[in-house]
Amino acid sequence: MKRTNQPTINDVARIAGVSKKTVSRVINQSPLLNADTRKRVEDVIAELGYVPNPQARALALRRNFLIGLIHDNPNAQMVLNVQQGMLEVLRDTEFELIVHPVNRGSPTMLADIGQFLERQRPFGVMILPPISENDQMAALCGELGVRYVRMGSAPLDEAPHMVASNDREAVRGAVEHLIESGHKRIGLVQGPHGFRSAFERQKGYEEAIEAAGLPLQRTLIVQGDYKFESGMRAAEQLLDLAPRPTAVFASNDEMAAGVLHVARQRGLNVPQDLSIIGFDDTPIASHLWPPLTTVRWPIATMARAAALKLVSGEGGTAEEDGEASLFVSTLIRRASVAPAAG
Amino acid sequence: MKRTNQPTINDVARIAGVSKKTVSRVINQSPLLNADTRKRVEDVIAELGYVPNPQARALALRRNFLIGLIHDNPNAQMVLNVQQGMLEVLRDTEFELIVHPVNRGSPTMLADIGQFLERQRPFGVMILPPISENDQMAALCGELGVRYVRMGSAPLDEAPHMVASNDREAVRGAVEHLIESGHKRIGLVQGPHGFRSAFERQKGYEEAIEAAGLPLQRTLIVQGDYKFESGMRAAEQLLDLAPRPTAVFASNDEMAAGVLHVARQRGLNVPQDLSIIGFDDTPIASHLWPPLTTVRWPIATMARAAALKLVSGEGGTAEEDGEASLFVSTLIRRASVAPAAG
DNA sequence: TTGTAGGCGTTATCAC
DNA sequence: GTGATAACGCCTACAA
Repeated sequence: MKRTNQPTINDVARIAGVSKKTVSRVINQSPLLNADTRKRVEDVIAELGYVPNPQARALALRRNFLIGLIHDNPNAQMVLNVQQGMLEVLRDTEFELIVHPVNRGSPTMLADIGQFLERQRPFGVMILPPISENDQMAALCGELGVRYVRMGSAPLDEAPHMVASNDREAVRGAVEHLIESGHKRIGLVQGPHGFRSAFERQKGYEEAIEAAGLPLQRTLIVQGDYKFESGMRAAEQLLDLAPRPTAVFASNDEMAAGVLHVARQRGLNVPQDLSIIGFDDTPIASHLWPPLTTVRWPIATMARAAALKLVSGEGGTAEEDGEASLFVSTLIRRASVAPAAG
Repeated sequence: MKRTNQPTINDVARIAGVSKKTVSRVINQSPLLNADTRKRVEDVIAELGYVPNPQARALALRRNFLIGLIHDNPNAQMVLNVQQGMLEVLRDTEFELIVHPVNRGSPTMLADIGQFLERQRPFGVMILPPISENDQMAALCGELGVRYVRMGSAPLDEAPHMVASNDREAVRGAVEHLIESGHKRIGLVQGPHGFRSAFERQKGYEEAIEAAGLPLQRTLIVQGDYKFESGMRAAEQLLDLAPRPTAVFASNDEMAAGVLHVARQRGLNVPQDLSIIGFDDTPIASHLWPPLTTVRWPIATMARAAALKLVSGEGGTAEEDGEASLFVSTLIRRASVAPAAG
């Protein structure tokens, strides 16, 4: 950044023949201002192309206009949808979005985040799952006085700090859909251990099975880690079973794609021989063959709500603070589910 | 952000019994400093947990430590890979990444970007394709004194402002691979009109066809727009041809997935009846069945190089400015290509 | 090697 | 309504 001769508030004040403070008042829409004066100042501002310096504002106001997005790359589409949702809200404000991925797994993760928060002192941060499930992180934000909103698969914080989807209910609905289609042996490809989303989705599966009076068989539940390959491994295991499950619910689309992949390799027809449901409704779901029945959760909507919570009240578009914090997911029915044979 | 009693440089100075300037020197690693004094100040800093305020620094230095990322959502995976690559470089610096998606199509796009640049005055910006192809944008950065690096499918700016892949060559290689496999009727699903990447990839296709002495048939070239559905439409058109093409090169993976999708619908076997090659090596490519042969370009590497160019010299890790600016893509051979039948 | 004075561009205080 | 004056936290002169 060179020495660009950007005009300052002083230039405006001098040329308009008023004091800095008056210009400041114009910028900040102070109501007690002579209309003439305001007009004059506004003209000068337009003429000079003056733009207030955010750094200086931040310094004087002892606060800045940065919203952080902290995540651990849960999946590209999700991160981007979140960014998009948040930016839709931020666009009309003076806030900017600064992204800060971290490395779950790293033992210094919490310290890293602490450093980030202390350095930048963002006005607020949005935390994506799975690290949003870490209560210490939330506590850290609290201590440092940084607003935060967590995104998760269940309400795990107070409403002002949370946007949650109800994964359990959504999965129950999905599995019920399979049951209604006549399936009795339904496999579950679980998400990784320790993830709240994985836990909730498993609970949803179990609730549906039990509510239908079907036996809950441990062999039908296989551990995955949300990655494609783990879906393949799980499928190997499930399809080796005798009798074979006639349907599989995978806790996310990637793993569902893995299941589909293996079914194909084995010469099975989907959905005739095996019905599959995924979760997330990532683009891959609709691009697979057959298109995947899956659960769509309203990520962008949740992100917008989160951004609104973060900037609401002081500083942002003074929106209702009572933004919804629980969002419902919907089952997207495509071609990967068929009635159970026999 | 509440009134947190974060210690300032003054607190440190007072407690350490030195002047602000001395503390400042410690922070900025000034060499001319008594070791004792330095030690004493450092101790106080550690004790207080003092962290310099970036806003104040930015103000005093008349520059900030923000790197912008401007894009128009070309595709989620790519944007995220870029973010990751850039952040790897930025992590060890005092720079932060601030993302700024824009809306190509919007008539006010250029104005929007101008506003963003004038408000934030980022130290530098990275511009992703396709908007990186817009020369006016680059000019705008130049005028405003904002460093910039463009990412593109061909060198369309001077080295310090460019990280480019050589799409033409990469595609030529891919199509040659098809030709070597015995294919003579090879379809092309083009990218959208006006995109440099689309143009380069088409040229690569044409060069390979011509170099092999094959006829360049206009009916084998179908327009797409980089989206899945357009790949499907293109496939419909290509597969209606008589005789049918035995192979298709699609200018990106999403369209290739669309082609695969339609081939399936028509009961064609891939790759026996139809070979397909895509471009990008997005996750979808390896998750499809059969896994897609495609061209991988080193996005993260390019992003790292770009970030290095942006922060190099003044302010950043004083790296060589002579970072590479042309990167080679490689053909990833998977299962969607087979020798031509007959 | 260290300190003093002044400025970066903005806002808050408190007079007029 | 408006304008001096003093912050905000840091850095660059220039002295000492």
